[in-house]
Amino acid sequence: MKTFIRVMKALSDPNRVKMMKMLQSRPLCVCEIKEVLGIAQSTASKHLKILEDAELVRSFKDGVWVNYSLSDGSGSPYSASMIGNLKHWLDNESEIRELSKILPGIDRHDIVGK
Amino acid sequence: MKTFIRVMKALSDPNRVKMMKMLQSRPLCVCEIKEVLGIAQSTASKHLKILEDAELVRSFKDGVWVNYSLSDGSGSPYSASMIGNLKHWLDNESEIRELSKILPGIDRHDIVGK
DNA sequence: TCGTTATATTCCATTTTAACGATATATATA
DNA sequence: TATATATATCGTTAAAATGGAATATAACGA
Repeated sequence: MKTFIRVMKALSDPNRVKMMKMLQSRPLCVCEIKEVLGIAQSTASKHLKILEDAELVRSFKDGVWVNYSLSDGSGSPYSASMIGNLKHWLDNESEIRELSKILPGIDRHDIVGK
Repeated sequence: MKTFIRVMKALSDPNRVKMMKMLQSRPLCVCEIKEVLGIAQSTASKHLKILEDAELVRSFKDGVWVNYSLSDGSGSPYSASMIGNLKHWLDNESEIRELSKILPGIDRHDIVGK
């Protein structure tokens, strides 16, 4: 039950759902994500931790950067199912389309530090 | 997006998830639900409203009673999908098994009013 | 019509969540 | 070693969610 609730809670926030949709395009670092969503770095980091705890996302370090990507779903049937569903859900939402428009122009090397 | 978030939020609370599982057995009135879960009537009523707003549940009046049952899923693809998944999810959880044990012995006519 | 019962709504207290700035940690580079 | 950068964590604040008691509403029955 706790595992299920954790997944539902993780997907109960618009910013976190947007992160999931962004990660469908490609792995992203925290700074790219906070840039696209226009939120503070600490906020982005915390959201990603919540997604990771729910096994919806995984991370691996690459030097200074931490790359986040969608989990393969092996963590739990709930996360697996939601990751799969989200692949086709919400694509027609304006908020999501907006992300797809911005994301290609984002490069971690071009982000002006705080 | 709002529709999706509403469904996720609705399923982010253990008592609401338990309600969904209980309603898989049969339609129930508020008093039966509050009795099984051991919560206040106002609390049960409020939770059911949240599930109904998310189109996970529907209700119809029968005299003094209001019967709640699972929605047919026509409300949104998100609610439909979650209703379907929950049919087989969580059945092995002790908290859910407990409900299945109590539920058959519950009858709205036998509930001692507050 | 009056009383009883089931449910919804309101009010209040408590807890949880989300956001940001500031700080700590870790890694690359000069 | 010293500096700069990316990320995580901490502290704080405001908003939202949760729970129960009390009250309002609606329908049945005497």
